[in-house]
Amino acid sequence: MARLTPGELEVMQVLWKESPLKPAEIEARLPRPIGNAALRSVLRVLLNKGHVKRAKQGKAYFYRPTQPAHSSFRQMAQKLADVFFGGSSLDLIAGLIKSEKLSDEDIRKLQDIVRTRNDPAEAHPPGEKS
Amino acid sequence: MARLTPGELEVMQVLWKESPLKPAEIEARLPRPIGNAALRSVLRVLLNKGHVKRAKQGKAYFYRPTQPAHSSFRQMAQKLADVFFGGSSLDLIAGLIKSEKLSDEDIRKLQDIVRTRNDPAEAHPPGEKS
DNA sequence: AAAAAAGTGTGGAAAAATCCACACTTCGTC
DNA sequence: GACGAAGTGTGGATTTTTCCACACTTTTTT
Repeated sequence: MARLTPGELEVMQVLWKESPLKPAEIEARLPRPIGNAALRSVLRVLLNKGHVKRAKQGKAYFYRPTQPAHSSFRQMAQKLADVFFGGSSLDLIAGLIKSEKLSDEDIRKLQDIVRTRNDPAEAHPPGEKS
Repeated sequence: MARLTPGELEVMQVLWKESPLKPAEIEARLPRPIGNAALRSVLRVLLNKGHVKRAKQGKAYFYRPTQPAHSSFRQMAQKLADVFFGGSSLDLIAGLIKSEKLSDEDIRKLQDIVRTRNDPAEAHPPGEKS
């Protein structure tokens, strides 16, 4: 499944948040102005590339992603790891922790996430805020 | 400074690892075949966009990035956070920790990284393996 | 100094991405 | 059934990306 161009990604971002949607609805949710016809051209390409599918309901087609956001996320994260960290996901995560601005609260949350990484069922202490 | 296309990114990836390099050297380090003239066209664009600069030495131009890898990395990471996590770097990191395959050893390393996040001078216990 | 080797400059072809105009179709409603 | 509103299909125009051919320049070698 071919790579997403910037314009295609904008549309997928909308559909991953909410779908199915018809063209006019997608257009209304895009953060920048684009014509209805231009948007439908992007959708046509996304359809050809297999990134979305559509179903007619009434007189309009409703579009939805064929793959969940998660799947594209992993693919793009892998690309980032490839380019900047020789493909190592661990180094990517480490690089982010070191370079992104994180509050003390964020650090605490991260510690918790890492700690429970291999035991998702781990219960949080009762009475905790988050 | 304009966005990097996929082809441009391939070249930048080489230059971030090692620079300055002349076109033939870059070409030799690219993972896929590309003609010398094609590569130089990409370099021309990168030059116009301001992503690389060059200096003549002997009869060849040597190219180097104008910005360190780190700066592009942060930009691309931010984009990823925008698309999939509403712009939250913390959620991006959390998402990676949850979705990437990490060994127990990796988890230990991560714990260490997070723990020393706000105190990079923190000394590791002597005699430690890593 | 001539030839060969190594590089460069540049115009533009080919394909992909982005955008739009315009004709046609479908649905509701008077 | 005729009309208007909402939607679709589609053929490009335009720009960007990717790639290459070819002529020219610079350096090295004989």
